[in-house]
Amino acid sequence: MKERRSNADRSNATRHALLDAARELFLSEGFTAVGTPVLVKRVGLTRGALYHHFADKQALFLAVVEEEAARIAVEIEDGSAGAGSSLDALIQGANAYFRAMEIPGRVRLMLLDGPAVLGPDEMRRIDRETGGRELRHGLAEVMRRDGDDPEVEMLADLVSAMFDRAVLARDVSTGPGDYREMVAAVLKKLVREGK
Amino acid sequence: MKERRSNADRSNATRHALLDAARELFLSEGFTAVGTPVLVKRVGLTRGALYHHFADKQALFLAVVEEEAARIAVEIEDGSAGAGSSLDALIQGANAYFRAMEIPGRVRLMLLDGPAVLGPDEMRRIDRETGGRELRHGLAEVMRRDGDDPEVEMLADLVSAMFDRAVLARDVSTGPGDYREMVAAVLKKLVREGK
DNA sequence: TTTCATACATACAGCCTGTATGTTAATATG
DNA sequence: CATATTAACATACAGGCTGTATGTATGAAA
Repeated sequence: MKERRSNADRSNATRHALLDAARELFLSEGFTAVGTPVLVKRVGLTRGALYHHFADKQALFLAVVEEEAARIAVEIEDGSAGAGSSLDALIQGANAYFRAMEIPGRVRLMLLDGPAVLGPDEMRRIDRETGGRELRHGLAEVMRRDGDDPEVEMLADLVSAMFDRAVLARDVSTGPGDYREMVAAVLKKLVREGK
Repeated sequence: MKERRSNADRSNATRHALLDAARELFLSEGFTAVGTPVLVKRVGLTRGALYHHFADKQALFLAVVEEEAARIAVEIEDGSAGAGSSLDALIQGANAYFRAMEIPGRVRLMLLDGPAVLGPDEMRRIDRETGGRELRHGLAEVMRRDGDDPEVEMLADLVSAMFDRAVLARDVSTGPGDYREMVAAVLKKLVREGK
């Protein structure tokens, strides 16, 4: 019997199928290592379908990274929700971020391939709209400053860089001990006073 | 008339010619964008020569990155030499690093392509042997701690992450104002007390 | 019902990487 | 000094991948 589906349904279905397969492969093998032939074969489609839905391989990758960033942001939000003080919310959010980045392949996807393939300004844009927002607001609250204060924004950026480096260091585990305590200590020192 | 050179001389000459061309191209176009055919054509050789001297494209890239890291380390050393206090040396070293990263293409080479292509552990190794050493020692001196203290090492790593993010932010200039002052302020806060 | 657009498949052209093989000149050996 | 061997490169080959152009069938629209 033949399936009879609307065009919109078909599009959405294959789009998501492609995205799911792409996510899985990019996570497990990295951007350059996964070729479009194997990608589409996994879904049972052809490269024609892929290039009909996405401009090129990079556009597909961008969609995957954006989706992953959104997931991570949700995990941070969930992890920091219901904290006592605003400083606690910050620390718990940081820990949630560390946990989120334990998902295999996420470090490479978000911190290595992403910046190299999409460029730092695109990654910054994505971060600002997802996980970075949490950090910025949390920091602003602790410091009793406005969230749009450029100084707060810069500080949030620098702090997020430390988070990422800590995550990276643990991922390869070739450095010294536990970065999380050190990050927490640094964080406390930084927000101790308003300026 | 025929040139008559020793094998060792020939090897060294072509090796450096390849490295120079690779450096120039990787700096101006990035790792993936430069193909080996155009690379060798620029030197007047063939791909055979390249693959005789380097295992693969990645090995050539590694050599370029290591060389560049060494250059940057020298520039930092020169920039921080002859500083008054040890804190001044730290600040001047940071400024020297910022200046060093103004060379076009260096940001992409060292902070984007490098980590993505060589991996974070390899980049960490290179950094430890070059620029990172300066920072670690400078930090240890300011804090009156031992340079091999793992806590100092971790802190140096985190601080270097902030430097890199600041450099990246300025490179794309899509963020808020001047990160250098913010980095300096953060640095002063961090080293204020021993622990 | 006919016309048009959408969703996909097929086929093609170009490029790149890594390897295998050939050639010439330098070096080692007897 | 003659010869054997190795090093330095060039040439040629075998995949593999990306992006585009073209073809086809099905849903939507007129």
